[in-house]
Order: sequence, then C-alpha cells, then structure tokens
Amino acid sequence: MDFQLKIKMNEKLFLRNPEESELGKNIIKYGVTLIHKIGFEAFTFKKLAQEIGTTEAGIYRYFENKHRLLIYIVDWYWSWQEYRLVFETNNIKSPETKIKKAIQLLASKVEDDVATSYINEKLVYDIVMYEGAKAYLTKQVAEDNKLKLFKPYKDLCARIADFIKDYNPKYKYPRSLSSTMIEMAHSQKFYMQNLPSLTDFASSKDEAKIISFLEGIVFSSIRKA
Amino acid sequence: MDFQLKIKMNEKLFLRNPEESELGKNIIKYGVTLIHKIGFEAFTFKKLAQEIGTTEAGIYRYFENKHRLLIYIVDWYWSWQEYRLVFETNNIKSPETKIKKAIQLLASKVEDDVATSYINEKLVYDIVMYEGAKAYLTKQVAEDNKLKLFKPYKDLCARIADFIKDYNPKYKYPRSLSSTMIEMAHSQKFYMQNLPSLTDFASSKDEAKIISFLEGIVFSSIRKA
DNA sequence: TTATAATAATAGTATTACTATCAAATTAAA
DNA sequence: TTTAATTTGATAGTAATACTATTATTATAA
Repeated sequence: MDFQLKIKMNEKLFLRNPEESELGKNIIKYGVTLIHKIGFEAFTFKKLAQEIGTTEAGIYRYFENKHRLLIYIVDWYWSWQEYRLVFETNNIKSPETKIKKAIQLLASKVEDDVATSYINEKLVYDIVMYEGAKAYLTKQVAEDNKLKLFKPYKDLCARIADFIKDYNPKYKYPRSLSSTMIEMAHSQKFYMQNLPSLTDFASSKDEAKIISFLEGIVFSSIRKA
Repeated sequence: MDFQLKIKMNEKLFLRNPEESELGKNIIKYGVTLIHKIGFEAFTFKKLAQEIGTTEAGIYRYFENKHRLLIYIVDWYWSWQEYRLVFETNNIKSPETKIKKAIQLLASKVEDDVATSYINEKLVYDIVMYEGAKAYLTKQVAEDNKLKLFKPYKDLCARIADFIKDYNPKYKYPRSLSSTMIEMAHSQKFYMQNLPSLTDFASSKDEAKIISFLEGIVFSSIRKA
C-alpha cells in the first residue's frame, strides 16, 4: 500500500505549476530549506538559483516574486493541516474529541511526513511560525484576498469553527475562537522558543502545556451554561 | 494645566536620540505617516528623506536601518499603552475591572492623543496592527531580545498577567493568556477589516463585539471553579 | 522529423540599503 | 567673540536586490 498526497494549489499563485517539472519541485524543495535557513527577508531568488543550480530568470518563470512563493508554501501548509484534520477526525462523532484533535495537530511538533515527497513538513511548520503572518500583513492583502490566496487558512478556520458550533450552537464567536486557536498554537510556540517571558511554558519543549492552555481557553469559552 | 507625556526609549534603538532635534522628531513623525501610507516593505529611508526634505545619509545618522525605526515605533506604542493602562487603572481595586480596562484600551479605536506632540497615535495603532509582528518575526530575534528591544511589550504583558493573577492566583497560564489577549485585540481587528471570514464581526466597526469576545475568553478561562 | 516548449546563459536596469567624504551652518565653550 | 565642536546638507559611490529581455540550447510531443 503506497499513498501519495497531492494538494491542488490555487493557480493564481504561480506562473507555471511547480509540481509539473523537476525544476519546479526543486524550487519548492530548496525554497523551503533556504527560507528556513536564512529567513524570508534575506532570501532571494538569486541565492535560491545558486542552491538549485539554475538561474534567477528560471525561477521567475514559475513565481512572480518571492512573496508569492511564501504564500504558496503557507497555503500548502494550511491545506495539509486541513487534510490531516479531516483524516484524523473521520468517523469521530464527539465534537469535543474533534476540537482536541485539532488543537493537538496544530500545536504538536511536526515530523517530516513521508506522504509528501519533496516537501519537508518540519521545515514548513517553522516557516509558517516565523513567516506565516507576513503572507497577509501587507498592503496588498485586499488584492491577494480577491485572488483567494488565503482560502486554505480560511477553510481550516471554518472547519474548526464548525466543530465549535457542533459543540455549542449557541456560542457567539466560533470563527474568531477558531482563528485565535490557530494563531496561538503557532505564536505561543514562537514565544516559548524566542521570547519566553510572554508565556508560562518553560522553553523545555513543553508543548503539552501549550495544548493544555489552548484546551482551557477553548473549552471554558464554549462550555454550555 | 498642561502635561506632556515623554516616554524614555531604549538607547540601543537609535544611534542618535531622535527626540533631541527637529530632524529627529521629523524622522519619527513622517516615518509614521509614510509607513502608514505605503507599508513597511515599500518604505525606504530615501523616500522618507524626500518627504522631510533631508538626505538619506541624514536619517542613517539616527537609525541603523528601517527595522530599528519600526521597533522604535512599536516600542513607543507599547510603552504608551502601558502608561495609559497604569493611568486608567490607578486607584481601582477590583482585578476584574482592571482586566476589563485593559481589554478596552487594547481593542478600542485610538484617537490622536494631544499629550504627545509629534506622534499620531491613530496611525501608530494601525502600524502596530499591520507591521507589529514584523518587529520580532526575524532571524535576529535573539540578538534584538538581548538588547531588550522587546521590553515594552513584555512589560505590558507582565502587567496584565499580574491583574490575572490577582483575579485568580490559581490560574496556571497568566502570561500566555495575557499575550494572547494583546495579540488578539490587534489581529481580530485586522481580520475584521481585511479577512472578515476569520471572525464573527461584521466589518461594521463592531469593536464592542471584539471586546465581548475577548472578555468571554479571558473571564471564562480564569473563572474560579 | 519537424515543431513546440522548457531551460540555460548572459546582459541589463532601476531601486535598495547602505558607507564615505567634505563643506556649510549652527551651537556651545573659552 | 572668537574658536572649537557638533550637526546637517550635498554629493558620490558600492554591492545587492528585484526584476525584464534576448538568444542559444536541449528535451519532448506531434
């Protein structure tokens, strides 16, 4: 038995589909490792080209600019997380269990998943943590949003919001609670590793505490009166 | 009666103190308006110099680079918010009231405050909402943190965490809850304006709902059993 | 086998992110 | 009040960034 997970990406993200050639796949693969290594600000297509052994112009044939590549990676991540969530909550009835699964998926350390060949999920997780917000914190949010570039994030948010509605149909802010949860899973982890005084988690890989913190927030908020 | 609020800024932020000269104050003043107008990515010292009527080199005498200027603005904002919080909660005993004040201060629309002459708080609020996270989401977080560049944010977080501890000394995650609250006050507002499906707030300036959402999260979490 | 498409190689441009130098103007100290 | 010190303005220059364009070469598909 051998499965390959393939995520259909929004066509507006690229000029040429990177999944359809070796060069394209290398752009994603080494794009991920290089952004992870030097950070998005220092990352350039020229450096990436050198890494891959191609030219700058070659990469521009696939992506308009590095911001689009970032959104590609971030979108891929959220789609992947949504897939995992669907898979993990399949056949589960209890909305409580589903919400807990969601928290656990979002807050746990990610291991490189064999189901996807050329993308290293562990690195992508870090990129989303460090650079994810830069995908939408721009002056072009409105245009990018019109192109549906943030759909994967929204889909995941909506799905978790549905679990929350199932749990307590009377809770007034399911989507805001969902986006809070998703954001916090990453940012509390970032704080823990980089600005620990903003958290109560010893930087000692204590992600169980992050999960407990998030479960506390979510379930106390939606608890039925 | 005429008061002037002056915030003492971390000396590592600048090469020359911008508060001590006309040019310096103009760098802050027009820096704020220009970043607000074109966004941090498009913002350059050259454009700012043109705006002010000075030269690029002139600005570099004050700030090492635009990232430091951003941190300066963001730090100023968090210090200002902390000051407002101290002022507003003075003589108040009830931790509940204090927490509510904090939420209200963070989530409400900011008006230009006359107490500070050359800084437009309304614009600074937007800058923190759109660009604030970029201050620390970098590869140099660790070094910047060593220089105490994030102290104002941490101080505010610690202060609100203290209110939470006063309210319920047994709650386990006061700092994480505090940083969550602070972050969400801004990011839910950003979503409301730009990616509304991530929230439950009609983009109709419905900030009362943001406040109700945040109060719900905080108080249900720390409610004594 | 020819057409077609993708890639590599090279060049070039405007802008960015700085650093360096020197003269002019302002302010502060002797 | 002259001298000295400091701050600013003007100009120049550099390496890197963020692209676009052109042509030759190679692989693939009709």
